[in-house]
Amino acid sequence: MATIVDVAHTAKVSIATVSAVLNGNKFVSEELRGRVLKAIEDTGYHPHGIARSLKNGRTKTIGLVVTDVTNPYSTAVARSIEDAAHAEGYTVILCNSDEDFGKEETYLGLMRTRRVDGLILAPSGKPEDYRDTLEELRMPVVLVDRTIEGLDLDAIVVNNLEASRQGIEYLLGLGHTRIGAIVGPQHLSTSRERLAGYRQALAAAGLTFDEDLVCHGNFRHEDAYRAGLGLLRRANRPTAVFASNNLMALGILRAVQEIGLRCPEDISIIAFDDFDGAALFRPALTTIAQPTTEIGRMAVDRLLAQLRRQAGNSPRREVMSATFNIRGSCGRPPQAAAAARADEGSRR
Amino acid sequence: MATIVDVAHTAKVSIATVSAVLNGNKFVSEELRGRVLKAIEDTGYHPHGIARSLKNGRTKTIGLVVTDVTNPYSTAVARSIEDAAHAEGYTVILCNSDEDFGKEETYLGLMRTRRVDGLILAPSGKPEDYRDTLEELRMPVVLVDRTIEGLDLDAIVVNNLEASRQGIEYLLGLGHTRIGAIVGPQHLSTSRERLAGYRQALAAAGLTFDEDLVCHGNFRHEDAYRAGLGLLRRANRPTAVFASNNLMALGILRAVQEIGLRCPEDISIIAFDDFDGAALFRPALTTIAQPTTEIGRMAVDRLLAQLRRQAGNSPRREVMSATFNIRGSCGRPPQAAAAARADEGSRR
DNA sequence: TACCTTCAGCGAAACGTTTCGCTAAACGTA
DNA sequence: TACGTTTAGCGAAACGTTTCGCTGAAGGTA
Repeated sequence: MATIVDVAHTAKVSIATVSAVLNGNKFVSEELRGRVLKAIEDTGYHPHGIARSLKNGRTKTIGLVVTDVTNPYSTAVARSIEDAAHAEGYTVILCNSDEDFGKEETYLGLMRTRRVDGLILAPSGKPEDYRDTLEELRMPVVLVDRTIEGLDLDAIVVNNLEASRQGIEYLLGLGHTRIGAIVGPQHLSTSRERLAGYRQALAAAGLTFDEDLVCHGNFRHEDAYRAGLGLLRRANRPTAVFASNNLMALGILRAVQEIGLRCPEDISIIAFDDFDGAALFRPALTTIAQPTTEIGRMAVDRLLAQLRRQAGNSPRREVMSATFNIRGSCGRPPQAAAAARADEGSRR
Repeated sequence: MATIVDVAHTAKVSIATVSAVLNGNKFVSEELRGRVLKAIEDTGYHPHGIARSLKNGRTKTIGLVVTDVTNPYSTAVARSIEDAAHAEGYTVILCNSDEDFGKEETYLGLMRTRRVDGLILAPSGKPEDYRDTLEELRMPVVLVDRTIEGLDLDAIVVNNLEASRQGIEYLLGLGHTRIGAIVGPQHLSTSRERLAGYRQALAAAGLTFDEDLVCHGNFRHEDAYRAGLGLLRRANRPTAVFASNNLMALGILRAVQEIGLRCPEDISIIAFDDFDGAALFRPALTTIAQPTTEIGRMAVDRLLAQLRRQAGNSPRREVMSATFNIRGSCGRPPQAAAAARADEGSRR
């Protein structure tokens, strides 16, 4: 491989001059610039990013640790991050923690070794896991999707509590009083907030919170499927279910179909996180959609702000708004629907 | 940041000795090893991967260029590649070409600058685009999903022709004779092969190929949706549609729902590429599934083989087998179904 | 003419590693 | 004792850049 030395040699100039031409940060006469450009062409020289990084002390790389690239929410955010980063000249290294803090830690170590300039992280551990882990990395960090209690870091999240409260209120408005919830691990801010929204909505409606209606899972398809089976096979099953993320929604849906319930006639379903096929289910799934593109863009923005050590740079929590997509998967609860029909019949 | 020099200094040994301890490739006495380990602890030293890469001439990084991380097929493969690569000590840099060759080229250049050790690529350009592009990179390359005609490179693909032929044969067996196809850009091997499978199946059944039944799209949701609308609003519309990938399947499905056709009663649908929700559609989508995990693993295997310059290393095309998932989205064509019902009625 | 200023271009150090080849101590053998 | 052999540990070069500070020519001014 041709190096800058070869270029300098064939152009009969110094290495410093070639560097000046390459970086365009110093005045070089037209004549020499021409010779250098030609020499670059002739030698087939391509800059050595590694050597450059070593000298400059920055890699123009950002590390992205998500919990699962297979989850459409994660990919959508990752996609947006990659685009935004690339537009600013940064490359992205992508890793999956699989909701496993051990794995996450390994990857964080890797990021340090690779000397990424900054990190965008969807943390999967408990707050105490991060006591000094992140401090010790000594690099700009932006959290995404989830915050870590007690750590003052930039974080891009969504208004989980309000959004899920709104969803539950919608179900309550339809007449549901027994609403099941499939929620994620409670050490994650996201899971806690979504459950809190559920509780607030119930409380506001004067309903008592029934622990039995809440199933705890791991944000995965399989867990929610099993939880759903358990929940829906009960004698006194709920008339609606709130799924705390997209994968869990799929699990619940599978349980519904397997048991042979009709949606929304027998059971209403509402899910946090939208995804590409959600509108195409029969009935189309009612969802709470996160603004994934904006989340990704904002995460990169905040990270770059840290990298540039800009003013007004104290860590802050950026709360984006989720959108509520009412589609077809929620209806009135069976008794209420029957009553309404009877009512309508009597009026005729 | 502490460097190896600081470690050497506090351990009162030479830099070379610290390096020897770190890499474990030379004998170091227990005493010195102990002192070095302690010094590493005390100084909080973490190896500098960039400096290491510069010296070693390899980055332990592989570049992955896919067409769209948002496509579940791509993510599944990417996921598998990342896992396999990580298990071998490699890190993955992920980029999206968006089916845009210009963008792809930019990313390939970036990969060269970053000095990735090897490349896994889902090419989006025409064969002639790659005449010397890939040669010039002078690094191990493995193609994935698509091959490039005329270039002798490792490639991991699926038996597209046979798989789609099998799908079409299935539809023919159900009695369909007017089968629509939504296919991708014909400069891609994948698209061509899938269309060829369609044609072969028709030919074998003695049906003439009708160009009007084939819509050309861009492997994207939107294109297929519009194409689907056009196809299904015709007076003499097909009784079945073959979608050439998962995103196109979603597009077609949307068109079907919008027009208000029932599936499978009015229209049968079969799609290349499986995805997480496919079984949960109502009716569940019949699909041709690619072994994404194996594809990813194999891609990394072949790349590592090239990196190790192993024997038996001539480039080869690895053809994996797709699986046919018969679910509920295909039925008999409307007339045939009516005839069958009549037939059954007369026999009673 | 003599001196000062400007500035294009260059030489060399530095970034943090790995590794080659050397030194000198320790040991075995005659 | 004298010599050769082994080997733990070290010094220094090298990887390919960027950049600081220097040189010397050119131009301006008195």
